[in-house]
Amino acid sequence: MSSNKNSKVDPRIIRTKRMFKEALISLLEENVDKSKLTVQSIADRAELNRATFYLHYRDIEDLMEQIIEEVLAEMSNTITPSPVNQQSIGKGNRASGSRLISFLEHIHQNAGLYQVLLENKEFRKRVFGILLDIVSLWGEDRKAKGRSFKVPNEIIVSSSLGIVSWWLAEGTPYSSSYLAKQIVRMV
Amino acid sequence: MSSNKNSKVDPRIIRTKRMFKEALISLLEENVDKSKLTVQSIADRAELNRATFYLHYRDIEDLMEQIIEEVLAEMSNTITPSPVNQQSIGKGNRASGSRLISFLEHIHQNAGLYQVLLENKEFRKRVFGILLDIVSLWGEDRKAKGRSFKVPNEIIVSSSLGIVSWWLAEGTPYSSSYLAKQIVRMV
DNA sequence: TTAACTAATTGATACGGTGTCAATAAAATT
DNA sequence: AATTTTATTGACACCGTATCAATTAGTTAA
Repeated sequence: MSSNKNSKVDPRIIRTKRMFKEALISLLEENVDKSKLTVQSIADRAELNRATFYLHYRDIEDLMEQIIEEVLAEMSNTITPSPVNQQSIGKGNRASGSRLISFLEHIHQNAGLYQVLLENKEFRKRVFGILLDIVSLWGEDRKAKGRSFKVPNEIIVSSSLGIVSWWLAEGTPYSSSYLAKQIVRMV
Repeated sequence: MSSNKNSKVDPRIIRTKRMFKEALISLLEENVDKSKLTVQSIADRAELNRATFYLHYRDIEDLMEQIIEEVLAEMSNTITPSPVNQQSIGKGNRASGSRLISFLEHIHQNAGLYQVLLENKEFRKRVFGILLDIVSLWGEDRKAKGRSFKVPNEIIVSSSLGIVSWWLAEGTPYSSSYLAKQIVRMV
C-alpha cells in the first residue's frame, strides 16, 4: 500500500531519508538540548554527510514535519485499521468506544517518541483533530442510545490530551486501559 | 513589599532588565518564529545594545527563566492574596473552590502571555504544581464533607491544564467562570 | 557640585552553525 | 558497460553568539 513495486525511487534515497529520520528521533528521545540539536549532530548520528542533509531537507524543521506526517499516518492506521485486515470482532460496530483504547495503546508503545512530539504545537493540533473525530463518533453513538456527553467535545479532547501528556511525562505510570477508564469516567 | 526603600539597586539596572523582559514578552506575543528570536532582535525591541544583554543574562533561556519566576510569583499572589489585603468575605473558608476561578481569571487577563509561556515545559511543570496544591486543598474540603473526587488529583490537574491550553489557543471562547463550571462538572 | 563609582555603548574579535556550490566518488538503472 | 543519479568532500560567505577593552553616560556620596 505505501510503496508498490513500480515505484522508481532510488534505494539510496530511501535509506538516506530513513537514517536521517531515525537519527533525529533518537536524538530527540535522548532529550538533547535544543542548542546542540544541529544539522551536523543529526548527520553524525545518521553516519551521513552534512551536505547530504540539504539534498533532502530544507532545514531541521522540514525533517521534523516529514517525521510528523509519517507518525500521524501510522497513528491513523492503528486506530482505524485499513479495510483489508480489519479484524471484525463480531460485536457489530466496535468503532467508537474502543478506539480510545487503540489510541492509548499505540501511544504507550511509542511513549518516548510521543512525549517528544507532543511538545510540537503543530503535532498537538493534528492529534487534537484525530481525537476529536474519535470523540465525535463516540458521542453520536451515545446520542443514539439516549445518553449524551455533559461537556463539549473540545473540552473532552483537550482534557484527554492534557492527561496523556502528563501520563507520558511521568513515564506511563498507569496501564493504557486503566487510563482509558479514568478518561471515560470523567466524561 | 517587592522592593523597599533600602534597596541599593541602581535604577539603570532595574530599567534595563524591565525593558529586556518587556521586549522578549512582546516578541513572544507576536508569535515571532524561533529562528528570528535572537539576542539582537530582543535588544532592538528593548532599544538597548546587544552587549548590554550579556551584562544581565547568560542567554535568552536565562532571561526566559527570570520572566517565568516573576509570572509565577504574580500568579501565586493572585490566587492566594497576601494576608494583608485579604478580603475575608465572611463565609468562613473561601479558599479551596473559588481559587480555581481566581486562577482562570488571572490567566484570562494575561491570555497572550500565558498562551506562549505554557509552551514552555518548565513553566507547565510549575503551574502543574500550583494547580495540584489548589486541587489537593479542594479535595480535602470535599472529603471533610463526605464527598470525594472520583479520579486521582494528578488526572484532574493535567486535564484542567489541557483544557486551559486549548482555551487559550482558541482565543478564550468561553468566560472563565463558565470554563470553571465545566471543569468542576468533570471532576 | 564635584569626584568616584557603576552601567551602557561601541567597535572588534574568535567561534560555530547555516546554507550553497563545484568537483569528484560511489551506486543504481538501462 | 555506459549512463544517470546520489553521496561525499572541501570550500565559501553569511549570520548569530559570546566576550573584550576603551569610551561615554548616568548615579551616588562626599
